[in-house]
Amino acid sequence: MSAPGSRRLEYERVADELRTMIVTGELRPGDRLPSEGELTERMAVSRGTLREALRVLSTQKLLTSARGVGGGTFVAEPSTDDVADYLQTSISLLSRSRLSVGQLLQVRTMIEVPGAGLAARHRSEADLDRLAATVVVAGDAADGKEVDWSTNSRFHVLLLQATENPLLEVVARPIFTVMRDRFLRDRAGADFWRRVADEHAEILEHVRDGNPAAASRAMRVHLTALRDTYTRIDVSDLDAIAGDGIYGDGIYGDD
Amino acid sequence: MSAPGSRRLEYERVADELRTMIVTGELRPGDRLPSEGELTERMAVSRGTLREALRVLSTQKLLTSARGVGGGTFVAEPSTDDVADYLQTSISLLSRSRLSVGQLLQVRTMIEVPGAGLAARHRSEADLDRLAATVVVAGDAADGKEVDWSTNSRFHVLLLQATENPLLEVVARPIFTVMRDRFLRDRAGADFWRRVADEHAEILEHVRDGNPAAASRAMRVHLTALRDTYTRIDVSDLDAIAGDGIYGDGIYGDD
DNA sequence: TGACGAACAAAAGTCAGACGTTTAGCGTCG
DNA sequence: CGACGCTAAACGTCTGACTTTTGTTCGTCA
Repeated sequence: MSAPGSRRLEYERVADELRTMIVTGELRPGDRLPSEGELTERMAVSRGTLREALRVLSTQKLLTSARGVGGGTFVAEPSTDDVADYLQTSISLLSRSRLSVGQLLQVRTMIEVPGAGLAARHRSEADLDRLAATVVVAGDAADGKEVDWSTNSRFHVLLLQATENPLLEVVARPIFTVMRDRFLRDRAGADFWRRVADEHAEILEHVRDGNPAAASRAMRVHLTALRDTYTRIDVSDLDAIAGDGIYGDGIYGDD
Repeated sequence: MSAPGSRRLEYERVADELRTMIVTGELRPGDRLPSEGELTERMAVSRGTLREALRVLSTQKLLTSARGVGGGTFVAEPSTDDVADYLQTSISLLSRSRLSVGQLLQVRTMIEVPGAGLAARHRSEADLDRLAATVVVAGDAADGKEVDWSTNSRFHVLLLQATENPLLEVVARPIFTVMRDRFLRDRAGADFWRRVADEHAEILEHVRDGNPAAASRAMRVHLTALRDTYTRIDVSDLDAIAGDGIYGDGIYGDD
């Protein structure tokens, strides 16, 4: 069961010890660790080695450090944004060799189609206002205003936030950021963004009406249309998870 | 627009520089970086600071180090397992305060229900053999053999692997590992595992038959049953994304 | 001639101590 | 009463040395 690198390094041992104390709850968010001077004694390592261990944990957003009198090393709990940022970097690298744009869109579809339905059920007035702002701006595309990915991205993020399930944004946002960076370089013209704006408007309408079935259906149509913009798609697979009728009317009955 | 910590630390600057070179492709996987001695000169920092920067990147699985003559620091590309492991730790911590078990199960449902359908379409003979092994073992539960979470877990992981979309395992595996660790402590008896085994057997049957609709439906039933085992579930929301009829017959037509 | 083994060299890992930088609190002085 | 500056604590950085690991080289011996 020992990994090939069973020869443990000191900074790894220290990092593992501290991490265990954090994930088991022995150390709780906000707790202040002993100073580096004290930790070097307890862990029986030099300060340089100890700092490498602390660096591992702060990279994982499990610790934060502050200088000065009130400073020290504190236990933190990673935010959803932290996790999303890490995922974005990782998925970007994975997409180089192990992930196709079709696979990325597949997961997006799995999340965002039912996600649009959840948004329709949970959206607050504030959610609707923020969503409307991105769609209004997009509607002015013909007037020469700036309508680009950032507006599109904001709409999808806001919609996921309206679901009140933070995990959905954590998973989906990195995916469509990567899709833009890697597969949408200068391939989209004004026509594309105009159509996107129209489809967003329709989704928003159903979300405002509190009609999950229609919202999901409109999101499915939207993502299916996106499919034509991206390359190298396994069409049949996308149909399999987002095909006509899956999210049909009457599913989201009153409750 | 500058973050509160705009006061850049040296090790962060160095880490950012190297990371940029990696994500932009200037440094490619397998490339060997200059030795620490050379890097200290180029980056104009001491060796300790440089090593902290390298530790950040190796924590993110962007670099690996090896001692000895043939050793050095090499550019790596994170594996799906690396990303899944990180996600597991992060989601575990997020689930303490920001995520309910209902929200976790919600995302699992979004991924695994259509995932079962994909598995039914993509599964190889080897996939079927491996899946059958976990179900056979589970079927012997009455004989006193060990049937526990690890068997259950293996079935779900293998099913996701059969979809041939690596992202699905990356996203879903951390979630149900966290669900076990945080919400399933000693709450499941032999009856529970026996029922799980039966439901797995049915899912596998449909996957073997290449019937995506039936496989998805069986997975939906399975996850809905799990719902009764876990606590604090928002029932209406789970119905909304996995309710009766959503993944009904006739959806996954021949293609 | 071939195989074994010891010495070597390169690179990461660890240690020790010192100095620099940031920050809150406190006290003094105008 | 307020502003300035001193001070102590803690993290951040630097220097230089020693330790451990590991592939290579080269010499000895069968």
